[in-house]
Amino acid sequence: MAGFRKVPAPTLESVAARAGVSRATAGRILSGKAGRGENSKAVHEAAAELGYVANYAARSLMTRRSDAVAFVVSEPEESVFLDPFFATVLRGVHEGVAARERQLTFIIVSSEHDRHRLQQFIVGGHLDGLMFGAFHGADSLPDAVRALGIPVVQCGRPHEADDDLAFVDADNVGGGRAAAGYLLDRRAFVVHVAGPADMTPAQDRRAGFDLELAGRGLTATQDRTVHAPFTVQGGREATEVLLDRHPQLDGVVAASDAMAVGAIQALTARGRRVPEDVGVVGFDDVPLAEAAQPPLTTVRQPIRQMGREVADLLLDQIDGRSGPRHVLLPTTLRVRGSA
Amino acid sequence: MAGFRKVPAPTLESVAARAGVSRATAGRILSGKAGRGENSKAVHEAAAELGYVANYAARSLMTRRSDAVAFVVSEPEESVFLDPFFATVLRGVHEGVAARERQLTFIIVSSEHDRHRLQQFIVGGHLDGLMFGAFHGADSLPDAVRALGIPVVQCGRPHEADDDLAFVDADNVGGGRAAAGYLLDRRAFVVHVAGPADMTPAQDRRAGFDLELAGRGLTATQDRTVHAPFTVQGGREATEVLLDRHPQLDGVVAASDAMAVGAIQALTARGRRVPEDVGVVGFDDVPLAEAAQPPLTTVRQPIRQMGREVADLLLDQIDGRSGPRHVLLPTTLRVRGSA
DNA sequence: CTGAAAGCGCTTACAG
DNA sequence: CTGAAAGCGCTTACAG
Repeated sequence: MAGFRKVPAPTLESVAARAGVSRATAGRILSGKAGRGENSKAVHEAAAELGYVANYAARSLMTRRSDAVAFVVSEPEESVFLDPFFATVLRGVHEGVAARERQLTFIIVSSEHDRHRLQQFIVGGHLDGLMFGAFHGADSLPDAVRALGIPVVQCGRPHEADDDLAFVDADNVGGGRAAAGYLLDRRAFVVHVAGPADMTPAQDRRAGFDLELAGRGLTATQDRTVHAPFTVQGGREATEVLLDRHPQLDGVVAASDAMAVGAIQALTARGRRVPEDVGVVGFDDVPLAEAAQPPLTTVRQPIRQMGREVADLLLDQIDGRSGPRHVLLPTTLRVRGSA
Repeated sequence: MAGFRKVPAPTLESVAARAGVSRATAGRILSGKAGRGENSKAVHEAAAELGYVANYAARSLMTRRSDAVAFVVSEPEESVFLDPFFATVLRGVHEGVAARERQLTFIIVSSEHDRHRLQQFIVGGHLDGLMFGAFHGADSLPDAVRALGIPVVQCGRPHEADDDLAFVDADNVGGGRAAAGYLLDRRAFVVHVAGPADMTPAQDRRAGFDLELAGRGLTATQDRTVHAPFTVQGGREATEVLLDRHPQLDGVVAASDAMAVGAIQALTARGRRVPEDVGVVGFDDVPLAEAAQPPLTTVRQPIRQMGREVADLLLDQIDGRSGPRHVLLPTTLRVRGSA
């Protein structure tokens, strides 16, 4: 093989020489800091002819900017890429970052070593800001990063209330209420298949469910809720528990679409028809919801837009624009066949 | 809000001062270019106490390295993140890149403007190498990038034979043969639901199918193949065409698992049972294959490992190690319930 | 092994 | 608006 060598890129020096001006002048004109000088045209032409692009390392050394931001996930590597929620968030994030001409880097932190490397990476000046997309438990990483003095936005409400930590989330409480309300208007005994108790979206959806029941005078309903992982299997097993506990149930609010599919499996296995005997409402409105049999009535959260907002919030901070620190996007009930 | 300011990072200068040596010496010791000097310990301690990390922009300016590589997809943005194939490739790529301490950047090129920006980005020195993950049609982008003098690896066989362009692929020809052979051993009339004619994996799988038929003395079998998109719908529609054309068919080699699911839908709709009346073999072995009803007999390609190999091949080029330029990973038949 | 010095390519006060 | 000059933080021949 021939071996490779980077083609030497043209420098500001060479552009200046070709245009017959100083390096400083060429630099100012190309960065738009010199309005309408005599030399403007000559410099632009020289740059175009040479295919000049500023060397980013040199620029970064002066400006202390990298023009790169990272999306960090601290889930175990396995799940991230195949999770349709993250996949869609990422789409929005990419869109928002690209629209403002920054570079998106992708980082997975799954070990102590990874955490350490990320810190090194930041101290080294690689990143202007970070977005975090983890939901499990309380994570100290966002705070640790903020202590380094760089902007951070969290995707999803953080565990501890912290007015300084910017975040974007869907209105999970409202969504939980809407789902519960829809079923309570139509069914006699409604239960909740909740997500993991240590994840804020699960907590908020459950809070919405509880709120709606309480609003209708239903109290002491804790035994109507069972927590489980956000998966088909989790939904199936939680529903089995609830069926044993409340054989009369005829409405299920599931905390995710996958869980709703599991709930339908469990119900069907016990001879209950959906939606004839039991109404089931999902949450998220991922592709699975439409593909399910029957198609899922579900609470839609605008996942892609959440990604965009995360990117925008971060970039606003980096650029020193003031704006909201917390964004809560509305959720909406989509009625299909399952309830 | 308080506004933010980057915490000034410690410099080599400050480490040197604290250790009582020159900047040059400190730099050499920290980069391992000075073996066992008197000062070694003092410098390491000073660096640890200060939390020193080399400023990457300054380093990059000298070394002409960015220590970052990019995975580039030129599909329209929509499909990439949700495609389980790319999701899994990306997992492997991330793993391989992280293992060698580089940074992975993710780039989507969906317009002329995006292409231009990518070129700028490269000329600006942001990237040490690129991986391409597009399959549709002949794409000039990898060549354009290589012309800039930086290493490139393609994920999947490129359209034009080009010994200089490194690539990683699964043995699609072998997989196509295996699928056809398996069915031909058991069935009387086997057809092929092929992928898009302009995509190399589809071409190679079909070539394997044709080869196997020819090897058994079956000629003039072009009318046993119909091309369609790599989707459930594509598989369904192609199968309908084949059923009209060859009502006697009793074996289907599908070019993807999604297509196999579509084939099963079409067959079932026409009253054929799978696998009793017709055997169906998929390709890829994505999660869908196991979840399908019946579970798919399919040709497995080691997708994640492909990602790893792509990363390794690229990093080997960047590091100047010589090695294979083309890697073909074996495919294996997984027998489940559909054939 | 060590230090003084040059230089990577850019941006930015400082004078004019 | 323009130019000469300093400086960002590092690496790396060059002498010793």
